[in-house]
Amino acid sequence: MVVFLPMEKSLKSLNKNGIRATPQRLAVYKVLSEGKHISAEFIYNKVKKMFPSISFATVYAILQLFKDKELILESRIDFERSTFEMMLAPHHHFMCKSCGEIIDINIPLCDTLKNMEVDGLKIENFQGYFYGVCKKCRGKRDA
Amino acid sequence: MVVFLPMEKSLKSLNKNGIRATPQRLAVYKVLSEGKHISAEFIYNKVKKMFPSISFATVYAILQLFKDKELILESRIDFERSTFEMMLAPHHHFMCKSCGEIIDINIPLCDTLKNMEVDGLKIENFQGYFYGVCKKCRGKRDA
DNA sequence: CTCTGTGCAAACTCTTTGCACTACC
DNA sequence: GGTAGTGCAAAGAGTTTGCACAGAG
Repeated sequence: MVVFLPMEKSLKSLNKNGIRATPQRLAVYKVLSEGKHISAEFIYNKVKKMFPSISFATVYAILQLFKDKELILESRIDFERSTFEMMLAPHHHFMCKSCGEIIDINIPLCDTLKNMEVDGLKIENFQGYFYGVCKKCRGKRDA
Repeated sequence: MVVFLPMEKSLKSLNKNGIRATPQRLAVYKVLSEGKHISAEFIYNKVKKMFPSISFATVYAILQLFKDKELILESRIDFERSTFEMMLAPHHHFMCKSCGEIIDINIPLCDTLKNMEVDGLKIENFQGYFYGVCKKCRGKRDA
């Protein structure tokens, strides 16, 4: 089945993490691995094209599973909805106040913040949320 | 009216920001100024004791107003709900994965992050969300 | 055959909106 | 009198849950 060939990597990755690879899980994994700051709704719509029967319940169940296995990271820089992305190199997020776009931001300074101990609190995880106006929107405003 | 005397400071603060001081607004302001990481529900319950007729709609309207006037800061370290607090010295938040408590955390390093420019993105605001297990819960776990 | 995963619908939480009533300038 | 603020109920979005069916080991 040609359509499943590109998923071989996904398959291995799921198996490695003790996750039974179902078609839906592979599809969700694929969508996640092809983008960043992915919302549940985006996943749902993408996967629906391959599996019209998929439901939000399943999408959320799979996201929960992936989170538990620490395969993905959930962020909430946009207060309205969560976004998900593969656990990769540590980085942080910038959201444009004007258009809402979320952009990766790399601040080496921030990398020192993980695994720190402050006031007796062991930091296990750190998410930096930066807000401002993106280049595109600044251009529009100036024009 | 004795009950309003302690609010004089609140009153001045609201007026200074061009906000008409209504009893409800003063009450919300007071609740906010007496705590940190306050949820809308907490405010609603507190204010209800003084003004049983207050509604969530009003609480949210007032919070929106205060946000617009940059009197308060909204955070979402707990994905489930927003918390609000007075705009004071810059600081960041730590949430205990175990009990959910939100604690202020002071990381001087973070202060340099505001008003930075990274990749052409002007940072106007920065919120650092730190996750881990608080002292109390670590104690329980070790016991 | 059993257990896990999926899909549907309904429920739930937090937040917002529409509209009428009230109160201040 | 007109505008701004409040309160109620209903709506709305995102997410979760309960339960029955399907499908894999």
